Amino acid sequence: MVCVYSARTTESGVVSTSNYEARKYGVRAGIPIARAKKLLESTNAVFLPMNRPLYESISQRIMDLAESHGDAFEKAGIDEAYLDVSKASSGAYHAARTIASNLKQVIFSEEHITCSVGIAPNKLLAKIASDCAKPNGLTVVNPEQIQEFLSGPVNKIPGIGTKVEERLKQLGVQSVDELARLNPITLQDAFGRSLGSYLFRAARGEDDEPVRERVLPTQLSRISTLKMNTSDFHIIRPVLKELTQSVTEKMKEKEMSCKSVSIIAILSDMTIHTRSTTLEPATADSRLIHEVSERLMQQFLDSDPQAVLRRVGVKLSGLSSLSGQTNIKAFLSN
DNA sequence: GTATGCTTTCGGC
DNA sequence: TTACGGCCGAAAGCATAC
Repeated sequence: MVCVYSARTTESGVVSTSNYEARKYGVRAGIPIARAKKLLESTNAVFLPMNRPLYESISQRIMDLAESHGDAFEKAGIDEAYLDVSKASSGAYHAARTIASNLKQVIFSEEHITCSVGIAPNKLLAKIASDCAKPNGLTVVNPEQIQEFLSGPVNKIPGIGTKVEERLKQLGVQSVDELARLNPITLQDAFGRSLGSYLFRAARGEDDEPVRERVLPTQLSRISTLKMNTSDFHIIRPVLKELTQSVTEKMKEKEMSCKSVSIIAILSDMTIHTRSTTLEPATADSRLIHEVSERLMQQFLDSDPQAVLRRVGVKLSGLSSLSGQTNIKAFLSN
């Protein structure tokens, strides 16, 4: 198990990921470490602390390998990415399979890591395909196989988690085939316009999201768990200061500025509260960002004297590139 | 009505 | 029976301008 330990007690935290052996015992990402220890008490399971910088560097090397095997490339998480091989394969699925097979081999020989790949006409189906044979799988979905491939429980569709699954069950829908029989109006009434139309299309394997390069982040945040729950600003302040400094440094490394500063307060009952403010113009000024984050936190504590904080965070959003801004200004002044 | 921008919440990994 | 991180992107919900 790889665990994220919090500052609270030696055992406080959650499981970040677990191997397939541990998963047989019900130990999966997100469960409390204490619960995982109970589930695994009869075994000699090993609990390791997370080493994010290490994983980031390995991830980056693997992403570079993937990117070199196709055209448009989109990183979708530390261990997930989309690669458009339409051109590289000339649209032939057997050629795409060969590309994927080669990529898997290169990744294994360079990094000793296996991965699962899904090849399909769009991102939605490729994601489902990569999920359906893990670990170390390679699944190809041809356009003719779509409906057959999609049959099964609704939760194989990304975006259908426990909440949506439960609401669909209320509508008498448990399989993708049943979902595909609902009309778009019913779905939009039940789930809203965006999710409703997504579900309607997803049940048919339809998706036209482009594979798009994400060059720069849209937000940066830092969060940490307090040693003890508190509503005392004098205790929260230095923690917030540290987080704000760290996230601002990261933003400066990226040569970016931010338009919004938010504070995040997770209370003792685990409810999440945020407060934010917009800065005009966008800034990379550490002093200003510190002042704003402190003021937001102070205002939040004043507005809810009952609030007892468990975790504290800060987020910078509305990020833009400093050089980009200069270029836009230069462009506008011409 | 539509576009746009802001704050807050949600959910994936 | 409970237990509980640190990120990220995007949607929801609301306000304003035209």
